[in-house]
Amino acid sequence: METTTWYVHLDANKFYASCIRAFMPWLNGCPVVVLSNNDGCSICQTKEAQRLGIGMGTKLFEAPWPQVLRDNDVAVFSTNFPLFADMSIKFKTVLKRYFATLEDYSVDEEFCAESDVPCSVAEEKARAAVADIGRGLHLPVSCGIARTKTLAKVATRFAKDYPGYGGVCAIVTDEQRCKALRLLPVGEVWGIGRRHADRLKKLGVETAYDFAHGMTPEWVLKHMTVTGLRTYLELQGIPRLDLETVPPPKQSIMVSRSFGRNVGDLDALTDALTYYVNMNAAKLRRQHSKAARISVFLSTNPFREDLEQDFAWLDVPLPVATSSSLEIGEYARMALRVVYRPGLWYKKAGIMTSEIVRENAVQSNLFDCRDRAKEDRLMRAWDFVTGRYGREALHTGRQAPGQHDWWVRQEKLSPCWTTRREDFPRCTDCPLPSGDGGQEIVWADSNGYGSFTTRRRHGAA
DNA sequence: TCTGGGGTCCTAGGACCC
DNA sequence: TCTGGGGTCCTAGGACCC
Repeated sequence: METTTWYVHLDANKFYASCIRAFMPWLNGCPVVVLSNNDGCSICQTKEAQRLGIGMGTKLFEAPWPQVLRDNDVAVFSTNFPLFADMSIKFKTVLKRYFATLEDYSVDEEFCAESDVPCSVAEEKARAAVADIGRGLHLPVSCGIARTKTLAKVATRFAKDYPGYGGVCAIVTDEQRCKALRLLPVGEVWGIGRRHADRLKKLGVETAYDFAHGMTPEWVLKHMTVTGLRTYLELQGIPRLDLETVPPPKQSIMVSRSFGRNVGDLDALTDALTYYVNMNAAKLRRQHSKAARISVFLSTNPFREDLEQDFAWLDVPLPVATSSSLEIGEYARMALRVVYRPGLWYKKAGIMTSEIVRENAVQSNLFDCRDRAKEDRLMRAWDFVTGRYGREALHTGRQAPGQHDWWVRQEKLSPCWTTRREDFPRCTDCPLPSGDGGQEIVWADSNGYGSFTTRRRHGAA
């Protein structure tokens, strides 16, 4: 028998909005929108919201949108990353019960692989996993199965668009592959962005099929480099992308945010930058690495043409690679004092760490007189305390606890239902009005977001 | 008032070295 | 007179992803 690896791609539908709906089921069927940082624009919108014309990046504070939101009772939420990240972990934990080989592709997507089995076996597992996630987490998931990762992503598109598939679509035969590619606009292929799509369209290439079967490999290599060629072959059913089961360590880590207001004073900028440094260094330690270079940047609001503009970036090579929040903070604040210009209104700051090495492969420096072992121990203690009591539990002397008035604007924040004790849904047992032998369970949350009822039979888990 | 925040890979071309 | 040539490193820019 021919041996094949079946690539299984799972994608949570409208992930951020679905995380909210999981805890507010009365929003199912209603338009829901999740905003970017600072509540600036839409980054996730349900089908109902899309039908009103809201898309990725729509600036909802501009006309006509405020009126549209009001007229249609659109539920609008700020980003809530603690909630989304935690739901992502739960989603992936369930998948691990079904698939042995997984690749964590993104917050809401996973690739899995099943080798040397008929496609029907992979499909059966996928259907069970999708049903399990729907039941347990109330997250809608779509799944595509094919011989290459790129084709599996194509299949997922069809699983999403056509309810007839019941959430799982497999591309098994060559006939199915060609049919799917003929229906798919070339710009929607994974790996073909807008630039290449525009260029291809000018050459008369409209669909994924036109691309995979109408172009020569030489042309693709010349104009779209080897990455384009990989996509081209994958669409033909020739696997060129493996599952990355072990995520490669990051080569650079960036933490940056826009402020909720314009910031002009150095103290507030120092406070913000120190906060970002602490997040950045914690990410380094989490992947057991250290960085030998940091970069600090500071920028004004480019949309405020009436104000003087500045975009400053400063690289600082470090004497010894480090993951210490304290040491990185010292250099970052030095850099900040260099790039800072009094009198300007800043809108965004950030810190990037790069030249990242494994923490046990650090090149030492003859003139280094820092007690690095002690600092490493201090950081381990720091991580333990903040891991247990939250990021706000510890501060360095440079920070002003609880006074982050530069913090991103999040006026429509949903509760952290799964990660903050005060926000846990409350569960109250009470008898059902009609005697069907069950219990009514009332969920509510501390922010007064309302409550809903669900029924559960006696004795059920 | 509000305009996201991360990342990766590839290539061309210049600098530099022997 | 012949005005090298091969190799590597670095950077900027472009393209892509979620």
